[in-house]
Amino acid sequence: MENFQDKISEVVIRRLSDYLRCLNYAKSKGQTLIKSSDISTECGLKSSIIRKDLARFGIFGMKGKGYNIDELIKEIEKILGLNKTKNVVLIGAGNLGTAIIKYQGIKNANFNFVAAFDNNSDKIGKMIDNTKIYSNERLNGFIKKNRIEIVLLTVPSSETIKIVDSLDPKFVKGILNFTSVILPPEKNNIFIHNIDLAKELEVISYCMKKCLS
Amino acid sequence: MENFQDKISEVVIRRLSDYLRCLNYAKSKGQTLIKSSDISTECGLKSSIIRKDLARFGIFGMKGKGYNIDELIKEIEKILGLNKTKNVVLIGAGNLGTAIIKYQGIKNANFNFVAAFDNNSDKIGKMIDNTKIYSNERLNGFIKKNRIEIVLLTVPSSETIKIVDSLDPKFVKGILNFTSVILPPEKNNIFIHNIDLAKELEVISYCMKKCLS
DNA sequence: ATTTTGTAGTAAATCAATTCACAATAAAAA
DNA sequence: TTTTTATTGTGAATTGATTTACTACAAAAT
Repeated sequence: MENFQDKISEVVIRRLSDYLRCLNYAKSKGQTLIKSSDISTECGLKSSIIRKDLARFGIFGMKGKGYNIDELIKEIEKILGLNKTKNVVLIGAGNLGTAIIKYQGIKNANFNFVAAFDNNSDKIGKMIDNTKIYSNERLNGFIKKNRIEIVLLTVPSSETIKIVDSLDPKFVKGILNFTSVILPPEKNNIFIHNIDLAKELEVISYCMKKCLS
Repeated sequence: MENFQDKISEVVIRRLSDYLRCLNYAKSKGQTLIKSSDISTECGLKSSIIRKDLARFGIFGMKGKGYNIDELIKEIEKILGLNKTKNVVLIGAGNLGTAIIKYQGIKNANFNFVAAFDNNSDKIGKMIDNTKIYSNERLNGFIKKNRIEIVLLTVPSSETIKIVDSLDPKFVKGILNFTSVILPPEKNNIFIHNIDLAKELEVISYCMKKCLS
C-alpha cells in the first residue's frame, strides 16, 4: 500500500478530503458501513470514481456490502498525513489571524496550534483562545525548538517575502499564505498554497455571468 | 466573440485570473506589449496553453510581436464579468469579516463593497474602513434596494444555512462561503464557492508528506 | 527586394481524468 | 442448496486537457 502509487494529482487529494468529511458525518450518525454510492451522492460525484480513487491507494470494500467506515477514515487520514499530529504556528495576529485561530474547522486532533507571532507590542504576551502571541523575533528559535512543520501566514503583504525567506526549511514543510502576495507552489523545498481571495471573487464573478447568459 | 464558447472549465477561468494579475503587473511597469512566453514564465505555464486559452475566447495577438496589454486586460475583464462593477455585502462582521473588509486585494474597481451586516448590537452602526455595519434584519431590504449581487458569508457556522436560504436569488447571484459548513456549488440558482480552510490544511499536509518520502 | 528573426495560431499527438458497463463475489432470501 | 440481490473492482471507452511541432505572418535587418 502507498508505494505503488504513480502520480497522484491534487484533485484526487481534494476528493479524499471530501470523502473524509462525509465519512466522519456518517460515523457521527452511528453508521459503521458505507456504500460508494452514498459517498457519491453526498459529495456530488459518480460512485465509480470513488471506488477507483480508493482502489488506487489499496483500499478495498466488501462486495455487496460497502466499506467499513472506521477503517476507511483511518486509511484516508494516513494518506493525507493526518495520522501524525502536525505542529502549526500562525504569523500575524491581526483580524485574519485571530479569526483563523478561533476557527472551529481546524480545532482538530491532526493540527496542533502551538503559538502565534506578531510584531505589535500591544499583542505580544496576550492570548487568543489558548494560543499565546510571541514576538516575531522569537519565531525561528521557536520553530526549531518545537518542530513546527506548518506556518499560516497572515501578515501584511509588505512583510510576506521577508518572512517566507526567513523560515528554516529544515523544519517548516508547508505554508498556507493568506496575504495578497502570490507565492510559487514551492520555495526552498517548502510547499506553499495561496488562499487568494481576489481570484475567488473573479471566479465567482465569471460563474455569475455565465448563469445569466 | 463569447458565443462560440463550448464548455469552459474552471481551471481555464483560474488561469485567466492569473494572466490578468500578470498583465496588470507588466502594465504597472510601463509595458504595452507582452509575449505569451512572458506570461508563461510569470505564471509557471507553457506558452502554448496561454495562446490557446486566449484564442478560445477570440483574443488574438500580433505575429512576431505579442499581445497588446491594454486590450488583453479589457478582454479578460469582460470574460470574467469584471467590466461591470458588482455590489458586494459581507454578512458577519467578526474577526474574519473585518479582516476581509480591510483586505487590500479586493479594494478594486470591479467589486463595490457596499455594506456589512451583523447581529451584534455593539457593532451595528459602527464603521470598518468606510463600510457601515447594519443589523441583519435590514439585510434583505438592503439587497433589494442596492442590487447586491455577491455575498461574502463570514457568520458563525450555526447561522450559515438559515442565512443562505433567506437570500433572494432575484438579486444575489454568488456567495463566497467562509464558514465551516460546506455548501453545494449551486443553490436556488445562486453560485456558491466554499473557502474551506480545513481542506487546504489537509492538502498541504499531503504535499508535505510526499516531499519527505 | 530579400532574408532573417521572432512570435502567434493551431492541427495532431499525447497524456490524464472520468465514465461506462459488466464480471466477480458475498450475503440474504427462497 | 440454489437463486436472487447488492455492491465492489476494473478493463475498455470516452471525454477532456495539455503539449508538441510546425506553418503563417509581420517586422527588422541586410
